[in-house]
Amino acid sequence: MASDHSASSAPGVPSLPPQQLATYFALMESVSLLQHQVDQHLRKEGAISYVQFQLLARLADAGGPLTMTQLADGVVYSRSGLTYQAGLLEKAGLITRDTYPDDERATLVTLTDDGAALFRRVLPGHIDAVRRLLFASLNDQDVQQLGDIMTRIRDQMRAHPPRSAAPRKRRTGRKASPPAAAGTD
Amino acid sequence: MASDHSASSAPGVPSLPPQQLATYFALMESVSLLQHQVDQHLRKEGAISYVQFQLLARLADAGGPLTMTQLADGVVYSRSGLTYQAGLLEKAGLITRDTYPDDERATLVTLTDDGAALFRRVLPGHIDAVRRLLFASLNDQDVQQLGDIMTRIRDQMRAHPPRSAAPRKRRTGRKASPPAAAGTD
DNA sequence: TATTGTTATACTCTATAACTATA
DNA sequence: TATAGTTATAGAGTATAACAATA
Repeated sequence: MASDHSASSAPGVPSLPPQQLATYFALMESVSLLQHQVDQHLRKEGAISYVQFQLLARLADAGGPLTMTQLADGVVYSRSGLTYQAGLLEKAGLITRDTYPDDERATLVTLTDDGAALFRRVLPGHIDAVRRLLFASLNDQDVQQLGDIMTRIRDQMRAHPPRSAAPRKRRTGRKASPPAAAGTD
Repeated sequence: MASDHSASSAPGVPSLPPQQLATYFALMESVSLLQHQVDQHLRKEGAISYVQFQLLARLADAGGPLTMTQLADGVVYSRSGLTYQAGLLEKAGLITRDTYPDDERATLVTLTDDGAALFRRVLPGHIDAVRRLLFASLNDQDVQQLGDIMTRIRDQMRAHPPRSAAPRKRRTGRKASPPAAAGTD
């Protein structure tokens, strides 16, 4: 991307300072590569996509059933998309779906033993890939700084839905708590 | 994702230190959101996808024609995928494809005036979104640090093709030079 | 023989809109 | 009426393998 290096070569044509531009590119390319490789690994090792892995991970992390809406948050951008993925996971025997007694509109998604087993099986390789690709060249301070910065960016984005955000999703009320904070509690 | 917070809760189950895990999540979620919103903007404003925008941007930045292979680098992960996207762009009149005289196996892709115009048209909004979403909460030092870190990560990944990397792409010989370095030269 | 690119094909994924059912 | 979720459907994107042509 680019041709927008000159701080203001043309009138009215906004640009980014070179430093920001380079940062933007490095960020997008890195994550694109990481996503792609991690996805490849998961498909090969577990016959699941990255999205599906994220859903299993959410369930594993929650330590219990979640409603569809809770499950969707941040992973999928449309309701039907989640229904589709959940359908695949259910067909594969990795989750079950049942009506939530307390609110019969809701669907309670539960990780099956097979689902949990699959998650445990692919996790080491996943972790390993992330460690090799993402963290291999960083020291503790780098990780700290990167985490701090990306957390700020994420919060900025969550708080900054574009002019016309998605219809209506995300209702469960995320506390914007760092995912790593929770235990298997 | 998770249930892998405990540094070593189970034997043989690798994990990541909480700090790394949180950083990983923040990074992936942020970029996912950014990609999604930027893609939305481009489709609305210019009826092109983010991938297509990246291809136009590469051509605009190059300041002249590129071969398919040069164009692909880093943006697309399969040859046929690029042919597909190039077909769309050509059909839309944004690029042309011709045989490269010096090597008749190659296809030379040229940005048309319409393509250049479209790129210029959507660029401001794109830049604006990146500025708002990505950089709004960062000061110069943050940008510097983030750029430094992500550049290292990108280089790490480029140098670290997974066990079984893609067949054979990427031949043009990237010098791993920061994208922002080049001008419209 | 290796490389560049295209085609055919099959599949995955996403999103919109219409719909059902419960609150 | 608003919310939770599903379904139908249609389109966009991706990847593999087979292919043609040039180096």
